[in-house]
Amino acid sequence: MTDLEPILSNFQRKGVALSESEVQEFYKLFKKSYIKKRQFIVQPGFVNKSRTYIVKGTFRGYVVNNEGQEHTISFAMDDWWVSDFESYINQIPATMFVVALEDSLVYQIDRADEEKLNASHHKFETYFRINAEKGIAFLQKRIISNLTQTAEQRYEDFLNTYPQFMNRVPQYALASFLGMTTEYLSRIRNRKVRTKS
Amino acid sequence: MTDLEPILSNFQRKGVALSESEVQEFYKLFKKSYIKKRQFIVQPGFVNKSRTYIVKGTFRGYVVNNEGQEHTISFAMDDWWVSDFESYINQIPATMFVVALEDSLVYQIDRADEEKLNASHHKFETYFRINAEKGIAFLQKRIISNLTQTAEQRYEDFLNTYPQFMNRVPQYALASFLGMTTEYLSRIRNRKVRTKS
DNA sequence: CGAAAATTTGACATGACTCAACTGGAGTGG
DNA sequence: CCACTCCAGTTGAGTCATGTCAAATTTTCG
Repeated sequence: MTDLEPILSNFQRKGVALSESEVQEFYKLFKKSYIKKRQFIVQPGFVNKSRTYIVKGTFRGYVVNNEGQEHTISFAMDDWWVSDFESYINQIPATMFVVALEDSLVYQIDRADEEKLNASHHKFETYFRINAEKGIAFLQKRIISNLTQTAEQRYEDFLNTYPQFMNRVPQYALASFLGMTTEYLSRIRNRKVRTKS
Repeated sequence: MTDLEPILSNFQRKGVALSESEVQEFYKLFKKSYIKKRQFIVQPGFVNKSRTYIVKGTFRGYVVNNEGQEHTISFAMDDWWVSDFESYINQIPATMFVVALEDSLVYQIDRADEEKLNASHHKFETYFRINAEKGIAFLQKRIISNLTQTAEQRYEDFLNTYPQFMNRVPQYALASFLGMTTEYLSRIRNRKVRTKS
């Protein structure tokens, strides 16, 4: 039961308070699961069947292009949802990898079960609507940042906005998340250190 | 009544068929409006009060950074929704401009009315949930494209994916949408022409 | 038709990338 | 628990994609 606390309070923070019977419903459909570090929960070519809520842990979503370069599309940790959303929502083969960066505890629900839940319980649909809308606002911000800022500014921004990530994600992953090479990020960081002292 | 056809069929395509009484509800809350070319429907500093469905027309959303450079965040035309979603969803001041690129016909609903509709009519909430989810899949794709492709590839992609936009949006707006300067886009286009002949 | 805006072109500058070599630390196996 | 590997991170040198600035040209629209 304790494990559920975080996700229920996540519902509440989005203005959706579940009744006792709804919590029961939740239990039936969401499955608890432990994911080991380096384990993949999504791989290209396979449909991303379930939506994943992270109780505790860190994940990285990325694509690999024809030249073999990796590009980080998303990071996610405690209290976030993670998926290849294009694959999950449309139930088409994924283009992303999603991998655990540390041992993690998650809850997962299948798309089909989620649809059932949405249809039968208005509150769940409200939650997922709000969740998706917040997601859009979030992605819109990221696109603006990518279009308007230099590599260095994007790094600074990330530093200020997500300090909690800095020690939990490898630098090469962060570099490709910010749209630059590992080498270049390394230079930016050193430039800063030298300037400061 | 005829004007509503497009939006109702948009609902249907997302798997949401409205009953007669729901259509009535729709009428009460969505307001029809004509927007003149160059007219703004969203401006920085003001809350983006309403969600806008485009029956016929073209819009451009963009931000202006400190150096005065414009960056196009979104294009939208017939049968799309357009807003500064961060502002609309969270009801905070906008950072974007949204302007009509041609005389347009739209339907608009206020955030408060939309919330009422969602609470009272499950079907509307389903529609907006699906809509938001599709939006996320769409934005995720755009982020991947921005991170993994060169300026030229992004242009080619746009050309193939949205040929209908090519003659309806100015080139400087397209350039900034694709994350490059007008001059560079111009060179790409010319390179192509010369290579072909 | 004329002014203003959009697009093109040229010359030059630079942010960011590539490639290759080096360093250091974490993980692994004997 | 040491030795070895391997991978992440750093650094240097050279290059390239894309940006800047300014002027010329074309298009749009009052």
